Amino acid sequence: MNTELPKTVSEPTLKRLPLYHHFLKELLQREQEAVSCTDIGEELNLDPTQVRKDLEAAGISGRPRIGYATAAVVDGIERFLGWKKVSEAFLVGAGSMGSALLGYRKFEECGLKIVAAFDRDPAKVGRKIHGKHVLALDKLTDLAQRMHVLIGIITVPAVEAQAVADALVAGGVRAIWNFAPVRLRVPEHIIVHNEDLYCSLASLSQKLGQALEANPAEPVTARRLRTATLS
Amino acid sequence: MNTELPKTVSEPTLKRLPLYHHFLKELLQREQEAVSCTDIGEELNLDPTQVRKDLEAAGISGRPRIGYATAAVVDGIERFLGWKKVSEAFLVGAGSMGSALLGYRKFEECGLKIVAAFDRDPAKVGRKIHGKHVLALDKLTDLAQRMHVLIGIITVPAVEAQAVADALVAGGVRAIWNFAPVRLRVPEHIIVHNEDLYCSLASLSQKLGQALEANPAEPVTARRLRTATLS
DNA sequence: TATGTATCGAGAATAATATATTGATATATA
DNA sequence: TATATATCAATATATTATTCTCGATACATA
Repeated sequence: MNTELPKTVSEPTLKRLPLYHHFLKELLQREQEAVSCTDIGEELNLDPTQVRKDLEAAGISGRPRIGYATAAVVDGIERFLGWKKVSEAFLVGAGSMGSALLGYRKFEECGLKIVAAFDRDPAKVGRKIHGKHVLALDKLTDLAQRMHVLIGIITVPAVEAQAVADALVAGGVRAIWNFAPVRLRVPEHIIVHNEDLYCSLASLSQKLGQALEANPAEPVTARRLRTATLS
Repeated sequence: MNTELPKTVSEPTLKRLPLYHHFLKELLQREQEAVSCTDIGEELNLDPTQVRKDLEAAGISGRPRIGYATAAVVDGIERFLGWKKVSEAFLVGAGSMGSALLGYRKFEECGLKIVAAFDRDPAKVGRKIHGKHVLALDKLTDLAQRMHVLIGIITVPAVEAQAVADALVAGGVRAIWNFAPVRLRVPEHIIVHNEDLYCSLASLSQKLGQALEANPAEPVTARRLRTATLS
Protein backbone atom coordinates (compact mmCIF):
# COMPACT_ATOMS: atom_id res chain seq x y z
CA MET A 1 0.00 0.00 0.00
CA ASN A 2 1.27 3.37 -1.02
CA THR A 3 1.56 5.74 1.90
CA GLU A 4 2.40 8.80 -0.17
CA LEU A 5 -0.57 11.15 -0.18
CA PRO A 6 -1.14 13.75 -2.84
CA LYS A 7 -1.24 17.30 -1.61
CA THR A 8 -4.71 18.11 -2.77
CA VAL A 9 -7.66 15.92 -3.53
CA SER A 10 -10.64 17.15 -5.45
CA GLU A 11 -13.83 17.90 -3.65
CA PRO A 12 -15.89 15.37 -5.65
CA THR A 13 -13.43 12.66 -4.76
CA LEU A 14 -13.56 13.62 -1.12
CA LYS A 15 -17.31 13.30 -1.14
CA ARG A 16 -17.27 9.91 -2.79
CA LEU A 17 -14.88 8.34 -0.33
CA PRO A 18 -17.50 8.05 2.43
CA LEU A 19 -19.73 6.21 -0.02
CA TYR A 20 -17.08 3.61 -0.61
CA HIS A 21 -16.49 3.44 3.09
CA HIS A 22 -20.12 2.79 3.82
CA PHE A 23 -20.43 0.08 1.21
CA LEU A 24 -17.20 -1.64 2.17
CA LYS A 25 -18.18 -1.75 5.80
CA GLU A 26 -21.20 -3.73 4.73
CA LEU A 27 -18.99 -6.11 2.80
CA LEU A 28 -16.78 -6.50 5.83
CA GLN A 29 -19.73 -7.62 7.86
CA ARG A 30 -20.43 -10.20 5.21
CA GLU A 31 -16.79 -11.19 5.52
CA GLN A 32 -15.96 -10.41 1.94
CA GLU A 33 -12.24 -9.88 2.11
CA ALA A 34 -11.54 -8.50 -1.34
CA VAL A 35 -13.43 -6.24 -3.69
CA SER A 36 -12.85 -4.87 -7.16
CA CYS A 37 -13.46 -1.39 -8.48
CA THR A 38 -15.99 -2.89 -10.81
CA ASP A 39 -18.04 -4.21 -7.94
CA ILE A 40 -17.92 -0.92 -6.10
CA GLY A 41 -18.79 0.97 -9.24
CA GLU A 42 -21.75 -1.24 -9.98
CA GLU A 43 -23.13 -0.92 -6.49
CA LEU A 44 -22.82 2.85 -6.40
CA ASN A 45 -23.48 3.63 -10.04
CA LEU A 46 -20.04 5.02 -10.64
CA ASP A 47 -17.43 4.45 -13.27
CA PRO A 48 -14.91 1.81 -12.13
CA THR A 49 -12.04 3.96 -13.30
CA GLN A 50 -13.22 6.77 -11.14
CA VAL A 51 -13.42 4.53 -8.13
CA ARG A 52 -9.85 3.43 -8.75
CA LYS A 53 -8.70 7.01 -9.11
CA ASP A 54 -10.42 8.01 -5.90
CA LEU A 55 -8.83 5.18 -3.97
CA GLU A 56 -5.49 6.06 -5.45
CA ALA A 57 -5.95 9.64 -4.29
CA ALA A 58 -6.52 8.32 -0.79
CA GLY A 59 -3.26 6.40 -0.99
CA ILE A 60 -4.86 3.01 -1.38
CA SER A 61 -3.71 0.44 -3.92
CA GLY A 62 -4.90 -2.99 -4.85
CA ARG A 63 -3.57 -6.02 -6.61
CA PRO A 64 -4.26 -7.07 -10.17
CA ARG A 65 -6.65 -9.94 -10.60
CA ILE A 66 -7.43 -9.81 -6.87
CA GLY A 67 -8.88 -6.40 -6.23
CA TYR A 68 -8.59 -4.38 -3.05
CA ALA A 69 -8.43 -5.83 0.44
CA THR A 70 -11.71 -4.69 1.94
CA ALA A 71 -10.39 -4.07 5.42
CA ALA A 72 -7.39 -2.17 4.11
CA VAL A 73 -9.58 0.15 2.07
CA VAL A 74 -11.90 0.84 4.98
CA ASP A 75 -8.91 1.54 7.16
CA GLY A 76 -7.24 3.64 4.48
CA ILE A 77 -10.28 5.81 3.92
CA GLU A 78 -10.74 6.36 7.62
CA ARG A 79 -7.15 7.33 8.01
CA PHE A 80 -7.15 9.55 4.96
CA LEU A 81 -10.31 11.37 6.00
CA GLY A 82 -9.01 11.88 9.48
CA TRP A 83 -11.70 9.76 11.08
CA LYS A 84 -9.19 7.89 13.15
CA LYS A 85 -8.30 10.71 15.44
CA VAL A 86 -11.45 12.22 16.87
CA SER A 87 -11.62 16.00 16.95
CA GLU A 88 -13.85 17.89 19.30
CA ALA A 89 -16.38 20.39 18.10
CA PHE A 90 -18.68 23.06 19.45
CA LEU A 91 -22.15 23.47 18.05
CA VAL A 92 -23.67 26.93 18.14
CA GLY A 93 -27.40 27.36 17.89
CA ALA A 94 -29.52 24.80 19.69
CA GLY A 95 -32.54 25.22 17.46
CA SER A 96 -34.19 22.42 15.60
CA MET A 97 -31.33 21.82 13.20
CA GLY A 98 -28.78 22.09 15.97
CA SER A 99 -30.68 19.60 18.10
CA ALA A 100 -30.91 17.21 15.20
CA LEU A 101 -27.17 17.29 14.70
CA LEU A 102 -26.56 16.82 18.42
CA GLY A 103 -28.46 13.58 18.11
CA TYR A 104 -26.38 12.20 15.25
CA ARG A 105 -24.47 9.48 17.02
CA LYS A 106 -22.65 8.38 13.93
CA PHE A 107 -20.64 11.57 13.71
CA GLU A 108 -18.32 10.15 16.31
CA GLU A 109 -17.49 7.27 14.01
CA CYS A 110 -16.40 9.89 11.52
CA GLY A 111 -14.09 11.54 14.00
CA LEU A 112 -16.39 14.32 15.09
CA LYS A 113 -17.27 14.65 18.72
CA ILE A 114 -19.59 17.48 19.60
CA VAL A 115 -18.61 18.30 23.17
CA ALA A 116 -20.99 21.14 23.89
CA ALA A 117 -23.69 23.33 22.42
CA PHE A 118 -24.13 27.07 22.77
CA ASP A 119 -27.18 29.23 22.51
CA ARG A 120 -28.18 32.80 23.04
CA ASP A 121 -31.52 31.91 24.58
CA PRO A 122 -31.26 31.85 28.41
CA ALA A 123 -34.14 29.40 28.51
CA LYS A 124 -32.02 26.82 26.75
CA VAL A 125 -28.78 27.48 28.60
CA GLY A 126 -28.08 25.01 31.37
CA ARG A 127 -30.25 22.32 29.87
CA LYS A 128 -29.06 19.25 28.04
CA ILE A 129 -29.93 18.17 24.53
CA HIS A 130 -29.17 14.60 23.56
CA GLY A 131 -26.84 14.45 26.50
CA LYS A 132 -24.87 17.55 25.52
CA HIS A 133 -24.75 20.64 27.73
CA VAL A 134 -26.09 23.88 26.36
CA LEU A 135 -23.93 26.79 27.41
CA ALA A 136 -24.23 30.54 27.21
CA LEU A 137 -23.05 32.06 24.00
CA ASP A 138 -20.74 34.57 25.64
CA LYS A 139 -18.62 31.73 26.95
CA LEU A 140 -17.93 30.49 23.43
CA THR A 141 -14.65 32.17 22.55
CA ASP A 142 -13.09 31.65 25.94
CA LEU A 143 -14.03 27.98 26.17
CA ALA A 144 -12.96 27.20 22.64
CA GLN A 145 -9.59 28.64 23.46
CA ARG A 146 -9.16 26.82 26.74
CA MET A 147 -10.38 23.48 25.41
CA HIS A 148 -8.51 23.83 22.12
CA VAL A 149 -11.61 22.99 20.16
CA LEU A 150 -10.85 23.11 16.44
CA ILE A 151 -14.24 22.68 14.81
CA GLY A 152 -17.32 24.87 15.05
CA ILE A 153 -20.77 24.04 13.76
CA ILE A 154 -23.05 26.97 13.08
CA THR A 155 -26.80 26.35 13.19
CA VAL A 156 -28.00 29.82 14.11
CA PRO A 157 -30.21 32.08 11.98
CA ALA A 158 -28.52 33.81 9.07
CA VAL A 159 -28.24 37.22 10.71
CA GLU A 160 -26.30 35.85 13.66
CA ALA A 161 -24.01 33.55 11.74
CA GLN A 162 -21.22 36.02 11.02
CA ALA A 163 -20.93 37.06 14.66
CA VAL A 164 -20.78 33.43 15.72
CA ALA A 165 -18.11 32.75 13.12
CA ASP A 166 -16.07 35.67 14.44
CA ALA A 167 -16.38 34.32 17.96
CA LEU A 168 -15.30 30.86 16.86
CA VAL A 169 -12.30 32.18 14.97
CA ALA A 170 -11.32 34.30 17.95
CA GLY A 171 -11.40 31.15 20.02
CA GLY A 172 -8.92 29.44 17.74
CA VAL A 173 -11.33 27.27 15.78
CA ARG A 174 -9.80 26.17 12.49
CA ALA A 175 -12.76 24.71 10.63
CA ILE A 176 -16.39 25.80 10.45
CA TRP A 177 -19.35 23.78 9.29
CA ASN A 178 -21.90 26.38 8.41
CA PHE A 179 -25.58 25.57 8.12
CA ALA A 180 -26.70 29.19 7.90
CA PRO A 181 -27.56 30.45 4.43
CA VAL A 182 -24.83 33.09 4.31
CA ARG A 183 -21.25 33.26 3.08
CA LEU A 184 -19.06 33.82 6.10
CA ARG A 185 -16.13 36.17 6.06
CA VAL A 186 -13.23 34.53 7.82
CA PRO A 187 -9.43 34.71 7.71
CA GLU A 188 -7.91 32.75 4.88
CA HIS A 189 -6.55 29.89 6.89
CA ILE A 190 -9.96 28.96 8.27
CA ILE A 191 -11.75 26.14 6.48
CA VAL A 192 -15.43 26.78 5.90
CA HIS A 193 -17.93 24.29 4.61
CA ASN A 194 -21.34 25.56 3.75
CA GLU A 195 -24.25 23.21 4.11
CA ASP A 196 -26.83 25.42 2.55
CA LEU A 197 -30.11 23.58 2.29
CA TYR A 198 -31.69 26.35 0.27
CA CYS A 199 -29.04 25.95 -2.37
CA SER A 200 -29.66 22.25 -2.58
CA LEU A 201 -33.35 22.79 -2.71
CA ALA A 202 -32.83 25.27 -5.48
CA SER A 203 -31.20 22.83 -7.80
CA LEU A 204 -33.74 20.17 -6.96
CA SER A 205 -36.74 22.33 -7.72
CA GLN A 206 -35.19 23.77 -10.84
CA LYS A 207 -34.56 20.33 -12.24
CA LEU A 208 -38.02 19.20 -11.29
CA GLY A 209 -39.49 22.21 -13.01
CA GLN A 210 -37.61 21.43 -16.19
CA ALA A 211 -38.52 17.77 -16.04
CA LEU A 212 -42.18 18.60 -15.63
CA GLU A 213 -42.05 21.03 -18.49
CA ALA A 214 -40.53 18.39 -20.72
CA ASN A 215 -42.91 15.68 -19.59
CA PRO A 216 -45.83 16.94 -17.51
CA ALA A 217 -47.73 13.70 -17.08
CA GLU A 218 -45.19 11.02 -16.51
CA PRO A 219 -46.59 7.56 -17.25
CA VAL A 220 -45.46 6.08 -13.99
CA THR A 221 -48.26 3.59 -14.05
CA ALA A 222 -46.52 1.62 -16.74
CA ARG A 223 -43.63 0.84 -14.51
CA ARG A 224 -45.42 0.90 -11.20
CA LEU A 225 -43.25 -0.64 -8.54
CA ARG A 226 -44.53 -2.79 -5.78
CA THR A 227 -45.83 -0.98 -2.75
CA ALA A 228 -42.79 -1.10 -0.59
CA THR A 229 -42.87 -2.79 2.73
CA LEU A 230 -40.57 -1.41 5.35
CA SER A 231 -38.57 -4.05 7.08
CA MET B 1 -34.32 40.55 -20.77
CA ASN B 2 -33.70 37.35 -22.62
CA THR B 3 -36.40 34.81 -21.96
CA GLU B 4 -34.69 31.94 -23.79
CA LEU B 5 -33.48 29.44 -21.25
CA PRO B 6 -30.68 27.00 -21.92
CA LYS B 7 -31.61 23.36 -21.69
CA THR B 8 -29.19 22.45 -18.96
CA VAL B 9 -27.50 24.53 -16.33
CA SER B 10 -24.55 23.26 -14.39
CA GLU B 11 -24.95 22.16 -10.83
CA PRO B 12 -22.48 24.71 -9.45
CA THR B 13 -24.36 27.49 -11.17
CA LEU B 14 -27.62 26.22 -9.76
CA LYS B 15 -26.19 26.29 -6.28
CA ARG B 16 -24.84 29.79 -6.62
CA LEU B 17 -28.09 31.33 -7.76
CA PRO B 18 -29.68 31.22 -4.30
CA LEU B 19 -26.67 33.09 -2.97
CA TYR B 20 -27.26 35.90 -5.39
CA HIS B 21 -30.92 35.81 -4.56
CA HIS B 22 -30.26 36.17 -0.87
CA PHE B 23 -27.85 39.04 -1.30
CA LEU B 24 -30.02 40.88 -3.77
CA LYS B 25 -33.03 40.63 -1.51
CA GLU B 26 -30.99 42.48 1.08
CA LEU B 27 -30.15 45.14 -1.46
CA LEU B 28 -33.81 45.44 -2.34
CA GLN B 29 -34.64 46.20 1.25
CA ARG B 30 -32.03 48.94 1.16
CA GLU B 31 -33.73 50.14 -2.01
CA GLN B 32 -30.69 49.72 -4.17
CA GLU B 33 -32.22 49.42 -7.60
CA ALA B 34 -29.23 48.37 -9.63
CA VAL B 35 -26.24 46.20 -8.97
CA SER B 36 -23.16 45.14 -10.91
CA CYS B 37 -21.57 41.73 -11.19
CA THR B 38 -18.51 43.22 -9.57
CA ASP B 39 -20.47 44.18 -6.48
CA ILE B 40 -22.06 40.77 -6.23
CA GLY B 41 -18.74 39.07 -6.74
CA GLU B 42 -17.04 41.12 -4.09
CA GLU B 43 -19.75 40.46 -1.56
CA LEU B 44 -19.76 36.72 -2.14
CA ASN B 45 -16.11 36.18 -2.98
CA LEU B 46 -16.79 35.07 -6.51
CA ASP B 47 -15.39 36.03 -9.86
CA PRO B 48 -17.52 38.76 -11.49
CA THR B 49 -17.43 36.91 -14.79
CA GLN B 50 -18.83 33.87 -13.16
CA VAL B 51 -21.64 35.85 -11.67
CA ARG B 52 -22.43 37.22 -15.10
CA LYS B 53 -22.38 33.75 -16.63
CA ASP B 54 -24.64 32.39 -13.94
CA LEU B 55 -27.17 35.16 -14.41
CA GLU B 56 -27.01 34.64 -18.14
CA ALA B 57 -27.74 30.95 -17.61
CA ALA B 58 -30.81 31.93 -15.66
CA GLY B 59 -31.94 34.07 -18.55
CA ILE B 60 -31.17 37.39 -16.89
CA SER B 61 -29.44 40.23 -18.67
CA GLY B 62 -28.28 43.61 -17.60
CA ARG B 63 -27.25 46.87 -19.16
CA PRO B 64 -23.72 48.12 -19.71
CA ARG B 65 -22.50 50.78 -17.35
CA ILE B 66 -25.68 50.39 -15.30
CA GLY B 67 -25.63 46.82 -14.08
CA TYR B 68 -28.58 44.61 -13.37
CA ALA B 69 -31.93 45.79 -12.10
CA THR B 70 -32.03 44.31 -8.63
CA ALA B 71 -35.72 43.49 -8.62
CA ALA B 72 -35.54 41.92 -12.05
CA VAL B 73 -32.72 39.63 -11.00
CA VAL B 74 -34.52 38.55 -7.85
CA ASP B 75 -37.59 37.87 -9.86
CA GLY B 76 -35.68 36.11 -12.60
CA ILE B 77 -33.89 33.80 -10.19
CA GLU B 78 -37.10 32.89 -8.44
CA ARG B 79 -38.76 32.14 -11.72
CA PHE B 80 -35.85 30.18 -13.04
CA LEU B 81 -35.51 28.08 -9.90
CA GLY B 82 -39.19 27.37 -9.87
CA TRP B 83 -39.80 29.15 -6.60
CA LYS B 84 -42.76 30.98 -7.99
CA LYS B 85 -45.05 28.01 -8.24
CA VAL B 86 -45.09 26.16 -4.96
CA SER B 87 -44.88 22.39 -5.12
CA GLU B 88 -46.08 20.14 -2.38
CA ALA B 89 -43.86 17.61 -0.70
CA PHE B 90 -44.09 14.69 1.66
CA LEU B 91 -41.48 14.18 4.32
CA VAL B 92 -40.78 10.64 5.41
CA GLY B 93 -39.12 10.00 8.75
CA ALA B 94 -40.17 12.24 11.60
CA GLY B 95 -36.96 11.83 13.56
CA SER B 96 -34.77 14.67 14.66
CA MET B 97 -33.65 15.67 11.18
CA GLY B 98 -37.15 15.33 9.80
CA SER B 99 -38.58 17.46 12.59
CA ALA B 100 -35.95 20.10 11.95
CA LEU B 101 -36.87 20.31 8.30
CA LEU B 102 -40.57 20.46 9.15
CA GLY B 103 -39.77 23.59 11.11
CA TYR B 104 -37.99 25.36 8.26
CA ARG B 105 -40.50 28.01 7.41
CA LYS B 106 -38.39 29.52 4.69
CA PHE B 107 -38.75 26.51 2.44
CA GLU B 108 -42.10 27.83 1.39
CA GLU B 109 -40.46 30.96 0.06
CA CYS B 110 -38.42 28.65 -2.13
CA GLY B 111 -41.45 26.93 -3.51
CA LEU B 112 -41.45 23.91 -1.24
CA LYS B 113 -44.47 23.21 0.88
CA ILE B 114 -44.25 20.16 3.09
CA VAL B 115 -47.85 19.07 3.41
CA ALA B 116 -47.46 16.03 5.62
CA ALA B 117 -44.96 13.81 7.36
CA PHE B 118 -44.87 10.03 7.53
CA ASP B 119 -43.36 7.71 10.08
CA ARG B 120 -43.25 4.04 10.86
CA ASP B 121 -43.47 4.60 14.60
CA PRO B 122 -47.13 4.32 15.75
CA ALA B 123 -46.29 6.56 18.70
CA LYS B 124 -45.60 9.42 16.31
CA VAL B 125 -48.50 8.79 13.95
CA GLY B 126 -51.48 11.04 14.54
CA ARG B 127 -49.44 13.71 16.26
CA LYS B 128 -48.39 17.00 14.79
CA ILE B 129 -44.88 18.35 14.39
CA HIS B 130 -44.48 22.04 13.68
CA GLY B 131 -48.11 22.04 12.61
CA LYS B 132 -47.73 19.20 10.13
CA HIS B 133 -49.63 15.94 10.53
CA VAL B 134 -47.66 12.74 10.97
CA LEU B 135 -49.26 9.90 9.07
CA ALA B 136 -48.72 6.16 8.94
CA LEU B 137 -46.09 5.02 6.52
CA ASP B 138 -48.31 2.51 4.76
CA LYS B 139 -50.50 5.37 3.54
CA LEU B 140 -47.58 6.97 1.73
CA THR B 141 -47.89 5.59 -1.79
CA ASP B 142 -51.63 5.89 -1.93
CA LEU B 143 -51.73 9.45 -0.63
CA ALA B 144 -48.92 10.63 -2.86
CA GLN B 145 -50.86 9.34 -5.82
CA ARG B 146 -54.15 10.86 -4.83
CA MET B 147 -52.69 14.24 -3.87
CA HIS B 148 -50.31 14.33 -6.84
CA VAL B 149 -47.39 15.13 -4.62
CA LEU B 150 -44.23 15.41 -6.69
CA ILE B 151 -41.47 15.78 -4.12
CA GLY B 152 -40.42 13.37 -1.39
CA ILE B 153 -37.99 14.11 1.41
CA ILE B 154 -36.32 11.11 2.99
CA THR B 155 -35.06 11.47 6.55
CA VAL B 156 -35.24 7.87 7.68
CA PRO B 157 -32.31 5.67 8.74
CA ALA B 158 -30.13 4.33 5.96
CA VAL B 159 -31.54 0.81 5.96
CA GLU B 160 -35.08 2.02 5.37
CA ALA B 161 -34.30 4.63 2.76
CA GLN B 162 -34.53 2.42 -0.32
CA ALA B 163 -37.94 1.07 0.65
CA VAL B 164 -39.19 4.59 1.24
CA ALA B 165 -37.84 5.67 -2.11
CA ASP B 166 -39.62 2.79 -3.79
CA ALA B 167 -42.86 3.77 -2.09
CA LEU B 168 -42.46 7.38 -3.15
CA VAL B 169 -41.75 6.44 -6.75
CA ALA B 170 -44.74 4.13 -6.77
CA GLY B 171 -46.82 7.06 -5.63
CA GLY B 172 -45.75 9.12 -8.60
CA VAL B 173 -43.18 11.31 -6.89
CA ARG B 174 -40.77 12.81 -9.41
CA ALA B 175 -38.03 14.24 -7.21
CA ILE B 176 -36.44 12.94 -4.04
CA TRP B 177 -34.40 14.87 -1.52
CA ASN B 178 -32.46 12.19 0.27
CA PHE B 179 -30.86 12.80 3.66
CA ALA B 180 -30.00 9.16 4.27
CA PRO B 181 -26.39 8.15 3.66
CA VAL B 182 -27.14 5.73 0.84
CA ARG B 183 -27.33 5.90 -2.94
CA LEU B 184 -30.90 5.21 -3.91
CA ARG B 185 -31.81 3.05 -6.87
CA VAL B 186 -34.63 4.71 -8.75
CA PRO B 187 -35.92 4.79 -12.32
CA GLU B 188 -34.01 7.09 -14.57
CA HIS B 189 -36.58 9.83 -14.83
CA ILE B 190 -36.62 10.40 -11.08
CA ILE B 191 -34.49 13.26 -9.81
CA VAL B 192 -32.54 12.44 -6.68
CA HIS B 193 -30.57 14.87 -4.59
CA ASN B 194 -28.40 13.47 -1.88
CA GLU B 195 -27.81 15.59 1.16
CA ASP B 196 -25.28 13.39 2.80
CA LEU B 197 -23.92 15.04 5.91
CA TYR B 198 -21.29 12.37 6.38
CA CYS B 199 -19.87 13.18 2.99
CA SER B 200 -19.69 16.84 3.81
CA LEU B 201 -18.15 16.08 7.12
CA ALA B 202 -15.62 13.90 5.40
CA SER B 203 -14.25 16.65 3.25
CA LEU B 204 -14.23 19.05 6.16
CA SER B 205 -12.26 16.80 8.45
CA GLN B 206 -9.87 15.75 5.73
CA LYS B 207 -9.04 19.34 4.96
CA LEU B 208 -8.69 20.16 8.62
CA GLY B 209 -6.34 17.25 9.06
CA GLN B 210 -4.17 18.45 6.22
CA ALA B 211 -4.21 22.01 7.47
CA LEU B 212 -3.17 20.93 10.94
CA GLU B 213 -0.39 18.81 9.54
CA ALA B 214 0.91 21.74 7.57
CA ASN B 215 0.59 24.17 10.44
CA PRO B 216 -0.19 22.54 13.79
CA ALA B 217 -0.08 25.63 16.01
CA GLU B 218 -1.74 28.41 14.16
CA PRO B 219 -0.80 31.82 15.55
CA VAL B 220 -4.35 33.03 15.87
CA THR B 221 -3.43 35.26 18.77
CA ALA B 222 -1.76 37.69 16.41
CA ARG B 223 -4.98 38.45 14.62
CA ARG B 224 -7.38 37.96 17.50
CA LEU B 225 -10.74 39.38 16.61
CA ARG B 226 -12.97 41.13 19.03
CA THR B 227 -15.22 38.92 21.09
CA ALA B 228 -18.30 39.08 18.99
CA THR B 229 -21.50 40.41 20.39
CA LEU B 230 -24.64 38.97 18.98
CA SER B 231 -27.12 41.61 18.00
C1' DT C 1 -20.26 67.12 -28.80
C1' DA C 2 -16.26 64.40 -27.64
C1' DT C 3 -13.95 61.63 -24.48
C1' DG C 4 -13.43 58.62 -20.59
C1' DT C 5 -15.04 54.89 -17.80
C1' DA C 6 -17.64 51.26 -15.89
C1' DT C 7 -20.18 47.70 -17.26
C1' DC C 8 -22.29 43.92 -19.91
C1' DG C 9 -21.87 40.20 -23.55
C1' DA C 10 -19.66 36.77 -26.20
C1' DG C 11 -16.12 33.95 -27.30
C1' DA C 12 -11.44 31.98 -26.36
C1' DA C 13 -8.16 30.02 -23.23
C1' DT C 14 -7.20 27.66 -19.21
C1' DA C 15 -8.05 24.45 -15.54
C1' DA C 16 -10.46 20.78 -13.41
C1' DT C 17 -12.86 16.62 -13.75
C1' DA C 18 -14.52 12.41 -15.77
C1' DT C 19 -14.16 8.79 -19.10
C1' DA C 20 -11.78 5.78 -22.27
C1' DT C 21 -7.73 3.27 -23.73
C1' DT C 22 -3.84 0.70 -23.29
C1' DG C 23 -0.38 -1.92 -20.82
C1' DA C 24 1.18 -4.63 -16.77
C1' DT C 25 0.45 -8.17 -13.33
C1' DA C 26 -1.16 -11.98 -10.74
C1' DT C 27 -3.96 -15.93 -10.56
C1' DA C 28 -6.36 -19.96 -12.50
C1' DT C 29 -6.51 -23.64 -15.66
C1' DA C 30 -5.20 -26.75 -19.21
C1' DT D 1 4.76 -24.51 -18.34
C1' DA D 2 1.77 -21.79 -21.39
C1' DT D 3 -2.34 -19.35 -22.02
C1' DA D 4 -6.50 -16.93 -20.75
C1' DT D 5 -8.64 -13.68 -17.89
C1' DA D 6 -9.72 -10.39 -14.47
C1' DT D 7 -7.90 -6.79 -12.43
C1' DC D 8 -4.96 -2.74 -11.24
C1' DA D 9 -2.04 1.21 -13.04
C1' DA D 10 -0.87 4.78 -16.06
C1' DT D 11 -1.68 7.48 -19.84
C1' DA D 12 -4.60 9.87 -23.14
C1' DT D 13 -8.83 11.87 -24.54
C1' DA D 14 -13.27 14.18 -23.79
C1' DT D 15 -16.12 16.81 -21.18
C1' DT D 16 -17.19 20.36 -18.17
C1' DA D 17 -16.39 24.54 -15.44
C1' DT D 18 -13.90 28.58 -14.66
C1' DT D 19 -11.27 32.44 -15.85
C1' DC D 20 -9.51 35.63 -19.20
C1' DT D 21 -9.81 38.80 -23.16
C1' DC D 22 -11.80 41.88 -26.03
C1' DG D 23 -15.39 44.50 -28.17
C1' DA D 24 -19.87 46.97 -27.57
C1' DT D 25 -22.75 50.01 -24.95
C1' DA D 26 -24.50 53.62 -22.06
C1' DC D 27 -23.83 57.05 -18.96
C1' DA D 28 -20.90 61.02 -16.90
C1' DT D 29 -18.22 64.94 -17.55
C1' DA D 30 -15.63 68.54 -19.76
